[in-house]
Amino acid sequence: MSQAAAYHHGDLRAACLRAARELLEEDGSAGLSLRAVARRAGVSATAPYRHYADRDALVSAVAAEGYRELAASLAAAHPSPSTPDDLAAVAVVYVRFALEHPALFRAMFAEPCDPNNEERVAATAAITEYVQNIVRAAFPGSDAEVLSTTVWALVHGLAFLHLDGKLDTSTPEVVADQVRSAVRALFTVSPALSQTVVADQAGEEPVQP
Amino acid sequence: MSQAAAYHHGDLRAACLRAARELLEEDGSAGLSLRAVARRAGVSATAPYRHYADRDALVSAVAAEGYRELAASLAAAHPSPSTPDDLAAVAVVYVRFALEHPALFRAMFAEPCDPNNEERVAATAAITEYVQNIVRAAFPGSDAEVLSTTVWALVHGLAFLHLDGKLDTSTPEVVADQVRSAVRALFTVSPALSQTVVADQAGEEPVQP
DNA sequence: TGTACATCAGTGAACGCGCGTTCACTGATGTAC
DNA sequence: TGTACATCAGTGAACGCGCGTTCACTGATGTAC
Repeated sequence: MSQAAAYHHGDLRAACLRAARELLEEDGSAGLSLRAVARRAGVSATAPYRHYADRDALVSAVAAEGYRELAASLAAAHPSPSTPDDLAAVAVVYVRFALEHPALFRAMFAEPCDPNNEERVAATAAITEYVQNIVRAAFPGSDAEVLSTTVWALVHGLAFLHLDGKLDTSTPEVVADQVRSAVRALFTVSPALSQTVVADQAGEEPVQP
Repeated sequence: MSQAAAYHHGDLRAACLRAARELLEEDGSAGLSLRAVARRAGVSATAPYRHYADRDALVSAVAAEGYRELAASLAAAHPSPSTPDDLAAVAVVYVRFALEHPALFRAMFAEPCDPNNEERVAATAAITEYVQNIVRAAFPGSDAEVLSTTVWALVHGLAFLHLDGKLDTSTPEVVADQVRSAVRALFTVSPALSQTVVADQAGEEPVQP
C-alpha cells in the first residue's frame, strides 16, 4: 500500500516524481529545482535527499519516466505500424507529445545531465528499438539502422523546430498535417517507393496515380 | 575606430558579444549570465545595461550572430548545391556546426527567450529561405515548402540527437557518414526518386520496380 | 583656441532571490526477545 | 503480548553561491560659444 502516512510519507520517491512532473507541466519553460519539487511535495527542502542522491538523479528519473510515457503513447497510436501512413500517424503522436509536454520533452533530451544514468540509457534504447522494429516491419528490404535513424531524426527535428517556434504551430491540425507531409515526403516524394515496399511484403498490386 | 579606451570602453556592445561567445565556447553546457559576460569583458556587472536592455536582449543578439555564422558556414560548404550529394555536404556542415558550437547552437534554438526579437526572427527566416532555395534548385518539380521543411527537420534532428548523445558521436567521420546516409536515404531509398522528380517536371512518369 | 557645460558610459554598493547541499537532530516505525 | 532498541525518513537551520536588476554616483567626452 502506498497510501501516504503523515510523517513518514509513505512514498516520497514517487511523490517527488509526481511533483516534478506537475511543475514541468505547469511551467513549460521551467528548470527543475529540487527545492521546488520538495515544496510541491509538501516536504522539507532536504527530504528528497533520502531518495535521490542529487538533483541530477531526480532529473534523470523524470526523464526516464518521460521516455516510458512517450513509448507508451507511440505504441498506443498504432499497435503495429507497417505502412508509411501508419508511420506518419506514429510520428504525429511523437510531435504532439513534445508539444503537449514541452518541459518534460526538453528534460528528456536537452538537460545536460548524466548521460550514463542507467535508467535513462535503457529508456533511450527502448525508443531506438521501437523505431527500428517499425522500420523493419514496414520496409523489410531496407537498411533498418540507417532508415530508422533517419526517421527518428526527421520526427525529432520536427518536434524541436515546432517546440522552438520555428514552424507554424498555430493549431494541432496544422502541426499534424506538417508532420504527415514530411513523413510522406520521406517515402513518397517518389510515388514508386511505397508501392515498391508494400508490393515487396505482400505481393500487392501497385496502385497507379 | 573601435580601439578600446580605458574608461569609456569604445565598443562594449561588441565586446559583450565576444565575451558571451567565448564563454559559450569554453563551457559547452553553460547558461549565459550577464554577470559572467561583464566579468569576462573586464567591466562592472552593470555596464552591459548601457547596451542591452536585459539578459534576454544579449542572448538574442548572440543567437542572431550564431544564425549568421551558421548561414555563412553553410554557404561556404557549397556555393550552389543542386544535387542530393551537394545537399548532403551542406547537411554535414550543419551538424558539424552544432557539434563544434554546442552551447551556441542550444542558445540559438533552445533558449526560451523572446521569440519576437526582430534580429532573431530575421536570422531564422534567412535559414529557411536558404534551405528552400537549395531544394528549389535541386528539385524544381517538388513542393519546395514541404520538402525543405522535411530536409531542415531531418538535419536539425540529427544535429540535436548527436548533441544530446543519442547517436554515435565518437568521431567526426562517423557523424558525417551518418548524416550523409540519412540525407541520401531521404532521396534515394527508392532509386526511382531522383528520376521521378526530374520526370515530375516533365510530365511525371513513375518508374516501376 | 579656451572654457562651460550637457551628455554619455561607466562604477560600485546594495536589494532580494532561489538554489544545491551539509549537518546535527528527532520522531515514527519495525523488529527481537 | 509488551517492551527495548536499532533503523529509517523526515526536519530545520545554516553555508555559500551566483544571479538579475536598481540606484545614485562620477569621470570622460564632445559640443557651443
